[in-house]
Amino acid sequence: MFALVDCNNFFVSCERVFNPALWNKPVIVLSNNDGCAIARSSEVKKLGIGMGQPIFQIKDLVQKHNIQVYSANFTLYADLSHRVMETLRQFSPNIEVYSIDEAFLALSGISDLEEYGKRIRNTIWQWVGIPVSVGIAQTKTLAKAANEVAKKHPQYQGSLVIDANNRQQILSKIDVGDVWGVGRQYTKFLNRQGIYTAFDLANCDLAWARKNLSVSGERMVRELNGQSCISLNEIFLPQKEIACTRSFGHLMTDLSALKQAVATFTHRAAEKLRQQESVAWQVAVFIHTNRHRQQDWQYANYGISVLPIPSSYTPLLIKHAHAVLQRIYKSGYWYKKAGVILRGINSNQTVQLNLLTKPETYQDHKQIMPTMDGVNQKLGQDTLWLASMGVGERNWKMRQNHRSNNFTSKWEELVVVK
DNA sequence: TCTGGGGTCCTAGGACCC
DNA sequence: TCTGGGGTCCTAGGACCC
Repeated sequence: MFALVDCNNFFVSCERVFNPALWNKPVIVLSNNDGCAIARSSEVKKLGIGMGQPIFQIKDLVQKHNIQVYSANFTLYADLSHRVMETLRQFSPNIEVYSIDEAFLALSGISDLEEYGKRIRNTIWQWVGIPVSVGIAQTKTLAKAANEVAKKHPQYQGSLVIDANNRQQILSKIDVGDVWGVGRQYTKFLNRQGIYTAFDLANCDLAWARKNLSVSGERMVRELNGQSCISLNEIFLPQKEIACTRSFGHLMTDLSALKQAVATFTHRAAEKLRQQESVAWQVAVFIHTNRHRQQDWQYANYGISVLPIPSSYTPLLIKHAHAVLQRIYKSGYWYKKAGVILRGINSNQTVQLNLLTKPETYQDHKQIMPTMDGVNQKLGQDTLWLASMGVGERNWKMRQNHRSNNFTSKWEELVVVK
């Protein structure tokens, strides 16, 4: 048996934990650069504001309904996510943290699953202050489906178990597009074939699903019928790709400013790389202009640089990133966004050395970076940084005009009770 | 004025090997 | 008329997820 626990409007709920005045009020959390709505309270959803909707398009609604708007505060959200996950471990030793706001739990030997789901929900609410929905079923896909229904229909009070008795009835209520693994394109295709609900999909021919929706399609059909094909992934798997990409607060045209941004993104990505004890072979860089500004000349490009030996040494990675940038940069354009992606990631325990590179060089790298990471971890992000990231005003920095306090990570920003 | 960021998996096709 | 058979690795593009 699997349970899927999913936090409701997670980012909004996080803001509410430290600002209870926001309960029952319409609240929106914005994407980086204060661009789009990426989390909406139920009050906001009712107003018809969509996921990812640009905020400038809904200015009037925001004013009219006095919607509270926040910049994304990922430090806070990550911290609360951790609290939720730790609490969930009380309910099963086998847990897969699926995303910042979701986890799968393997359940066995529970006699009353209905009651167990409610208990999970109540405990998270009481201990962390975040409302969650719980779906329980024989497979992950069904647990997802149960969660979906539990969240949408108040009569289930946030928790639902799918079993052989109610499977058909529940699946018939779910749009096929809401099934885990069915996205925009597949929905269009399936609708054309006369398949509209999760139950329709469950009744598809396996070979047909395999042919038209690839192996993931066949798995979906099997899972919807109660045959578990996707197992619980409990162990930590290092990422195969690490990216840091940002839109700029202001359009930029200068190569030197872009170089600072790219150095900064490389630095962030390299920190993550070292954190998972990996090294990377390739540094990819892209830049592009603002596609929404049709009156501007448009340009976009990307390039890759391959390292002689895989590394996690920031200065070396920056050197390669800059070389790529130099190659793809064209003057005279207004750039809106840039990004750095590290690829070809391997464990730092099994580095393939290069015949032509002295091993000592590599040793140096091994010592400097952990020292820097250690200092930054202890004394705050960017206590130590590289000069190539820029020392003066960083005018490319993203906008973040409505951020809440770092209630859980900065002494100066703790909640004031009185 | 203004439109996010970060991932994974699968498949087809090309290059190459013997 | 008629040109083999069996593999691997890599990449790009498309689908999906949150």
